[in-house]
Amino acid sequence: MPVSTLDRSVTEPIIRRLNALRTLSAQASASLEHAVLEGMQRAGSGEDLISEGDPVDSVRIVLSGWLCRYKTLEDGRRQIVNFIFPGETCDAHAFLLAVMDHSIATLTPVVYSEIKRARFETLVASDRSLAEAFWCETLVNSAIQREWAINLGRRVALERVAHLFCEIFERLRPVGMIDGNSCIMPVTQMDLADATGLSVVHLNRTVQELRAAGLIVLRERTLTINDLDALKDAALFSPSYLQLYRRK
Amino acid sequence: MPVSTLDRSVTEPIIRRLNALRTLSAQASASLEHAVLEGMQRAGSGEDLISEGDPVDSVRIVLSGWLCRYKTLEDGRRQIVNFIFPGETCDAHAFLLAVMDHSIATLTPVVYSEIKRARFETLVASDRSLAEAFWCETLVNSAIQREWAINLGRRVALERVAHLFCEIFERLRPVGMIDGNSCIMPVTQMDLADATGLSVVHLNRTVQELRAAGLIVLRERTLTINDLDALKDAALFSPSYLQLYRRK
DNA sequence: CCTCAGCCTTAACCTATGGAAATGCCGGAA
DNA sequence: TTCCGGCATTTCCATAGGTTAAGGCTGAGG
Repeated sequence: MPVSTLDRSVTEPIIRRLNALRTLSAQASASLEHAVLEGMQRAGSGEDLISEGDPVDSVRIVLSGWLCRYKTLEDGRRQIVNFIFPGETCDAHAFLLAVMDHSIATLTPVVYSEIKRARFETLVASDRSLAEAFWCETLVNSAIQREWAINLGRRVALERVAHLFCEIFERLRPVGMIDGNSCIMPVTQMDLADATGLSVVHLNRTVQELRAAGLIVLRERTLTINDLDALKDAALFSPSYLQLYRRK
Repeated sequence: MPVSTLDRSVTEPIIRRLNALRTLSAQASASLEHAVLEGMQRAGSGEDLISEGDPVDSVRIVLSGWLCRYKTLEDGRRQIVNFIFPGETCDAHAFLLAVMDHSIATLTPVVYSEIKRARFETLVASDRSLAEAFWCETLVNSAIQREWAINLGRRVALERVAHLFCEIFERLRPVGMIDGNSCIMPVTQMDLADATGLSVVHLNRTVQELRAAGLIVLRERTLTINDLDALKDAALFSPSYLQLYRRK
């Protein structure tokens, strides 16, 4: 089956994402595309793709939709520890460890590709820049995780929520998912609360405050950032941890 | 220069640590030891080994002493995002990204080995289990980072501090740095506060509370855990994220 | 059309945690 | 010995954020 134009557009996010980390040869892109198209899957909103404690034996690459990594405490408290956007990889290399230390859930309907471990290892063994790009993905994820630590530990609610909005915006940009100064925000305030370590009530209060300050508009599942620079200032946001600009 | 008995004891933590992640052949251990002994360095307490924004071109392996990864906000707020213990690696693979997204500082005098990128890449290219062990190190670090997110976002002060103590204890165990139910705790309460996202005052209050509950003794830079199971319960601590037990 | 569930919003109240400042302890330097 | 700086501790007060509960909106299903 030849890779059609339609297929191209399906795999565009992952190609764009990895290319932002390492320049991929046409050859590498083609074999990646091929592997991705083989394993296409769909999931509805609110499903767990994989749960804490599960063994891992494949890699999932997100083509459309939003997901989150989360952990829970025995009594039900939940913390979203990261989001996963189109073009990102759910668990690259996670098979090197025994079992998942966290769960991954869909926040919207999702299209993804599941690539078995052996297939994935063959794929990355065939091209060094591809292998490095996937590793960079993993490393950038670590860096994001660290930024979340300071977000949760040291920023106050307003800064924290503003920071999350800035980060989402800047992570969606390179995969072409923003539209002017707007992007979709398909998650509930409960999800945002769990991502920022706040209660829903206080998350709501904080969103009101950002609205009142004229920094954002958030309605009908769309986030509009009126003044990105002002929001970044309010958030003490500095995007270098996202590694949007590649090392020469 | 032959590897003497003394050298053996110096490199023991890193060998033990990596062996806990992947079984290393005698050959692999030997070449690792060799590389480590070539690059021995010392640093005093309170020094930055590398700072946010610095380019990375080597790997540092800690042989003795404690370090931390931290990030700061413009106004000086600081968050320790992880500790680094003997046997752990400061920045394995960090050279794949452009620059450091965080800083690494010593909390005590430290002995470490600095291995240049090219040397490191040759080393890991020579043995698959060695390469995998270093990658696992990085992945376990990510997992710890995620646990810290839920710690900071969803645990209350008492649970948070108890959790940190449990984690430190369980991370020191595999490298042989605990003594019965005690381990050294060479950091200030300010450091513990910055690691748990609390103010120093409240960190102190919380430590008092743990003492009053008879769970711990903390004095003269030594932590004694009277009842580890009780402390784990109080912390909602479950060690699986540390990947202490290897996949078959 | 009505009902119901999910989500957002607001209000009232309360407490966990932060902030500032003073005290005390201890070990090292002079 | 004395002084000093770093650290732990305590007290007092302020407040950010949690909890509980209720009301309203909207869209899907019957």
